[in-house]
Amino acid sequence: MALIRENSAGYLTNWAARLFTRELERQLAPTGIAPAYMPVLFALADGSTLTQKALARRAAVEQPTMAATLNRMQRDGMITRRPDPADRRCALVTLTPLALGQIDAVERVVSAINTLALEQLAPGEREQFLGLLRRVIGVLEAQDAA
Amino acid sequence: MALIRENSAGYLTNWAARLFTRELERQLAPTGIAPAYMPVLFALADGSTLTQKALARRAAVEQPTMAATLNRMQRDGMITRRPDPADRRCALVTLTPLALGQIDAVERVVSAINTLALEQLAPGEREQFLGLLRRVIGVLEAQDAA
DNA sequence: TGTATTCAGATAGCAAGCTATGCAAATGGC
DNA sequence: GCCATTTGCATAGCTTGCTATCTGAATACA
Repeated sequence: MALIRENSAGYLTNWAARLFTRELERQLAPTGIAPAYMPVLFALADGSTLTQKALARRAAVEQPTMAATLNRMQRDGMITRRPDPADRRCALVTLTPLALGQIDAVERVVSAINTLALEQLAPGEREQFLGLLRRVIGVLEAQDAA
Repeated sequence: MALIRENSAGYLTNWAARLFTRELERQLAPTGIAPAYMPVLFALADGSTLTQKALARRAAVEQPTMAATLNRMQRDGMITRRPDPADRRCALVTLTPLALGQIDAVERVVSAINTLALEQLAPGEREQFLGLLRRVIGVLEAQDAA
């Protein structure tokens, strides 16, 4: 149990992620942006247009997950979908002015939370933490692909 | 975007947690134990009995989340609930022999995944990673409580 | 050209987290 | 002893992840 809670990389990572998400939801509330909207928001922040498939790949979620996220974003007035004239299977997704107007606020929130989370670490430790996370992710991604 | 994906502690932590969970689900499949069952399993592994409230506290989830988890565990034959004679509000939760019989296998899976995830880190880095995670968690828990 | 395959998206259904709310049992103050 | 508060649990309803499966459009090949 102490083994699990305190010494398990998986347990600690999962708990940290839940705490990050809670704080993110709290701070994003006034913007109308949900955590799952963020990858879409940043992918289309330059006013560009992508298909659902491309957005799913960038967000590293499965296609039905992205479809549901886009449905909620459309409901909330954050995106528009229009049919691709060149390929009638595709829907082209674009941010609305409402969503574009929240980008700065969202970036400030993300930055504030990351700063808060790392505030007890020395500057070198912050880079170290991110580096270790990237290496752990690398191993798990390789396993996931296999 | 590169800022978000590569340099955001929140993004990286969340992505790592999702990868951990995917691998855990995959490896736990033959045991019939879902990831959310694990805190309950370990809390009651010694054959003891706890209330739903106590289990929720240990797992650090809200009461309705634990209620739903216990419902699924009951459906899967992993726990029994019996009324507390001393306090008719409480249900006393105990693991079934079926669940008790999976504990060793679950511990092996947890251990294997943690070992895999950290296999590219030097022994000192592994301790460092867990320590940094604990410190980040500490800050976020304090913020969450506030 | 026509059929087989691949590809994009939709939909159904489940897991596991959350908040809000209701109810019945226990407790505490008067 | 009675009423108000607290406490434990259930339930409704939401988000966000997943897999499995269907459909219709595009493509490839024979």
